Amino acid sequence: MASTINDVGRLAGVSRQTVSRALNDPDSLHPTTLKKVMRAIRMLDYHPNITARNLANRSVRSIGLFMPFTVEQMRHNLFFPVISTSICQHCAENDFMFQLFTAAPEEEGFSGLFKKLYYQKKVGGLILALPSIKTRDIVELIGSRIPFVLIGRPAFDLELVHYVDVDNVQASYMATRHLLDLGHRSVALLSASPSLTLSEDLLAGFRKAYEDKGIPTGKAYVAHTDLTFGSARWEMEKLLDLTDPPTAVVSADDLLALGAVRAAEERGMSVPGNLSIVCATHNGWGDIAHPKFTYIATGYEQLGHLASNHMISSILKQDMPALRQILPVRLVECSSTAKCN
Amino acid sequence: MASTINDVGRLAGVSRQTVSRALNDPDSLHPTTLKKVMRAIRMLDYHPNITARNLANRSVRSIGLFMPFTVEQMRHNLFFPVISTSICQHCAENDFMFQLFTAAPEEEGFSGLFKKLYYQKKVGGLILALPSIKTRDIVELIGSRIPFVLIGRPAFDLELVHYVDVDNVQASYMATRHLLDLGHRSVALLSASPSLTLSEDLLAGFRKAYEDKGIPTGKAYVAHTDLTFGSARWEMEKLLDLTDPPTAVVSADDLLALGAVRAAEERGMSVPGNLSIVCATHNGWGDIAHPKFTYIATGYEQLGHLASNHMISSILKQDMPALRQILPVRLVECSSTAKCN
DNA sequence: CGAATTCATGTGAACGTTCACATTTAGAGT
DNA sequence: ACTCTAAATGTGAACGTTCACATGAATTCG
Repeated sequence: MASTINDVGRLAGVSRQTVSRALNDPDSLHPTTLKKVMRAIRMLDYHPNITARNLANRSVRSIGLFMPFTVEQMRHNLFFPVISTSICQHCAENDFMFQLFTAAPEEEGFSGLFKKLYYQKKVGGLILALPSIKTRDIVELIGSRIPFVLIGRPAFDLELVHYVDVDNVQASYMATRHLLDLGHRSVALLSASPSLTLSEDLLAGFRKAYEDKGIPTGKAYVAHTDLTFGSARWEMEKLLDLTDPPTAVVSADDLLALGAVRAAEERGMSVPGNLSIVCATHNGWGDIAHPKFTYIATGYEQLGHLASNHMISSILKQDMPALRQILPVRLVECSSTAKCN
Repeated sequence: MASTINDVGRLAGVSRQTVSRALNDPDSLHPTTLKKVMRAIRMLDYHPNITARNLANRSVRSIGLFMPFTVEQMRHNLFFPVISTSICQHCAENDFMFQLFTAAPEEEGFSGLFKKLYYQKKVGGLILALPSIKTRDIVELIGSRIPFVLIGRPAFDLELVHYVDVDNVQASYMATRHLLDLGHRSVALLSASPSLTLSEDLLAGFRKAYEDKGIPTGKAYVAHTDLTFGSARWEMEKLLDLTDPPTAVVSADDLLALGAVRAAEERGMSVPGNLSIVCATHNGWGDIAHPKFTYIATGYEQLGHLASNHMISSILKQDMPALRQILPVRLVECSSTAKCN
């Protein structure tokens, strides 16, 4: 059906290897021959069979992104489109395929699944965007010599783990600090599930800000959400119903911030009049907020870019320097924060 | 390095074909042999090389989703996570790979790119979620016998085109009708770019609702946006500044509706007090709206599911009935609509 | 009990490339 | 013109599977 390298060779009156060279190393061919071959390629509308090429090369020009979420969980996930699109574009530029996996983990953890994908040559390497990952999985992945990059700092600091992340500790610190500097003394942290590294980081920055200012943490609240609008709203409601409610909120992301605003508005409060809010991270949700959220700018697009760049490089060459990068963040002041009155 | 089917055979004391059978047709083997082979597979931690298998089978167990958007355009796209996750899960269930493509079209249209992906055996078929597609591209795709499914009805009705879409005409009709039934006589349609099929559909439903009610369309406004919050807000502002502004809005999706609400609120208007809003389609954005939007429920998840199901089936078997499906929609009444006063 | 039949396994070739090496052709240099 | 080297092209084998067929063992039946 489809034409092969042999058909092209026959038509051009050369051997199959010459056709192969025309594709992979044109300079090694006599210009006249090259022209003949190219003409034959066009005439037959020949396209090299990547499967055969991969087999002969023992190479897999493909990277996978693994994000274990259900459709329901993805429904409000604006992190995903940014990350996957940025990886996808980077792959396209390097003639790599980009595969997506959203499967839930098997009961024995992720590594079985990853090993399978890699050993079956379905992917040459993996980018893992996991809410959390077990040490055992990591150790096993490293042991299997599977190339992988984590998006999100792992909870432990193994020498050989490659990862990129935004500086969540610093983000939380800057957010909290900003509020404390405005005179707030009772700040609430709207965090994620306590088991996540993200939550640990946010908490660390939160505490450090209080510490650096020498303010007692007696009225520093920490609430945990499942990163949905509904849970943020609910947690915020509980906080506002306290006898001594917080006057400001640091929220893990801007979807949570929207939940917090809703809770405040329902109680007749206004932002930033009665409640100040800073988003410790920022994705698309905040763009529709009113008033505009003061937030910590975290270049999520960068994450995908760095991860795929590292992944592709380390698939092509063996020797890549370790990727263990925490991206800097910066405060962007908008109008959801005000001095504490 | 990695073990092959031959290694397994040698260890188990059988031929390579027997190992192959153990994997692909276990019943054809003597139970004792099967057990021996399985043990060897486990001992060697053998994983079949999918690349080699695909080559031998002349099969490509992989489908691609093509969505030509930039990172910036994806930033607020909640349609994408739902679609891609639902396709992805369906692929996983059928042991298919799922590849993502976000590249912009070449100047001569999409079909060159698609042909390349298909003839190179990178994908066995494509799901295309394009804002719009040229007839020439479609014709060329069909001519090339590339299996593909469109998500979104194409502007023309070629017999051989496979597609799924939600019933945008009906959605728009129901939304408009609902508002007219509530007594509104001046409804605005916040649509997309006029060149899109989506916009045509919305307009058709919008007009038909007026027609069916026998209401003159003198005060029926149509505004075009680029499907962003900002443009919806801006268009809505212009509408509200008219001497005879609309009392209700049908918005193409709920992100636009949020933009409309913002414009209204800025003018001291309230929803649904002074302005009623219905979303003709619904994705995640509306979930944070206050008041909750009355909307037309469109099962976007279904779209991905139907498309991938059809794609996978038609890659595996030749003879698939045509997929030309328009999914029904239904009105969900919430609190963004009120009687016209 | 021998031939016919079924069941179980093995063998060569093929899928479409590229690699390593062999061979041919062309381009000098004296 | 004649070797010597460099450039250009061709050939067999390999990548790891599966397919089509061949072979051999076990079962059935008259």
